[in-house]
Amino acid sequence: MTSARERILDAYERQLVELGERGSTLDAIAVEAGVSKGGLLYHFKSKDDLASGLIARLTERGAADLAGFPDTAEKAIHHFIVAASDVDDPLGASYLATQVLARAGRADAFAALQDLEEGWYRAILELTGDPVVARLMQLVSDGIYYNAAVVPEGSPPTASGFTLVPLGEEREAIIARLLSLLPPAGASGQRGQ
Amino acid sequence: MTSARERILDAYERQLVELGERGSTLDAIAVEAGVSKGGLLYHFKSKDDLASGLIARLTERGAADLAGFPDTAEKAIHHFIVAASDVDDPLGASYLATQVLARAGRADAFAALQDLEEGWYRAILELTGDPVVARLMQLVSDGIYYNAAVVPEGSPPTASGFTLVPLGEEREAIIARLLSLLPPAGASGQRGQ
DNA sequence: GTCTATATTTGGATAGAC
DNA sequence: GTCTATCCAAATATAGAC
Repeated sequence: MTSARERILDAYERQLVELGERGSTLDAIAVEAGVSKGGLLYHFKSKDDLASGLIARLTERGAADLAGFPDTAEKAIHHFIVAASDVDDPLGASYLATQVLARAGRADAFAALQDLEEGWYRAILELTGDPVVARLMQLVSDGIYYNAAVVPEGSPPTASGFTLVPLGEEREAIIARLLSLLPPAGASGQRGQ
Repeated sequence: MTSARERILDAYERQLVELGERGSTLDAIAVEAGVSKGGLLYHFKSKDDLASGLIARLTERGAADLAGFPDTAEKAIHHFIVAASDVDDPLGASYLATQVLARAGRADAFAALQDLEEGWYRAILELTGDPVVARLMQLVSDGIYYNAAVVPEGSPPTASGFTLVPLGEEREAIIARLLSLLPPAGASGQRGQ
């Protein structure tokens, strides 16, 4: 069994995304983590402290992701877009949960997100040499994250088949189109602008 | 002075975006709207009812936007991206506030957003004839909205000059690049894929 | 390190005067 | 149509036993 501390953070993370900041009560978190409220408050003195722990973990995970970032534009874009649409990996989970905290008004959550975004932006910029492409990449990935964050678990498409989160083949088509924006050295496309 | 009902909705909208769902208390809303808590609860029987009113207003404003949607791909994309980055217009404000409600777990808020997204997606698809471009457009605009929603008021760029929301010239460059993805009939670009 | 109380605070909602 | 006063529930936090 993983440490109680980690289990508490995991439970909080999950509840932030699924229930929002409002729904993530100390009681519910404690139950899901398999400890009592008192036990929880031994590891984190207050709810504020709990949030700080979550944000710190995002920062660690983000640094690890950036440290292992791909070294070509093609691979980077692929990694970037795929990672954005994979809510299951730990970094994605931390990212989404921190988004919720940021929107609830926590300044340090916002700062952590901004730092991460900047790191990714700079990494893509360095690889592509094109600030507009880098910004587009950032916005598309934010768009995917946003959709993932808003869509409730297992949400069905609308009656007419529309779905918010792009999956499978559509995702690959999007990546291909983004790659087509790259300068000549790129694998598959012409250029625009 | 506008009607108390509208003032209450405006105040609630603003507080949702700036303080989050948690921070938007009936007390604070009443104060900002210039009524008492009792007065507020005369217009909306419960907080739930207040949220419903907000969502209904988004749906009205969204329908109006779609009704006046541009009739060419170029104009549509421009309108779409510019509108997404203008948080001051009433539709944008309603959209952002409803996002907060959706993330707090309100199913009807999510449904209203999804309907709107679908309407926009279909409008762009019809004008461009390209589902990948339409999806990219949707994601970029979501990305912009997301950034606008997370960024606190008057937030400064990082020390190194990075800023989350693309403004001014950068926004125009992004629009131009997106337009370059359009098929031959488009104004300025070649195509990819 | 984890538990069971219990205290404190806050926010949503009601009742009834004006 | 708006206000004040009050009630009630929920959530955070504390105290202290085990």
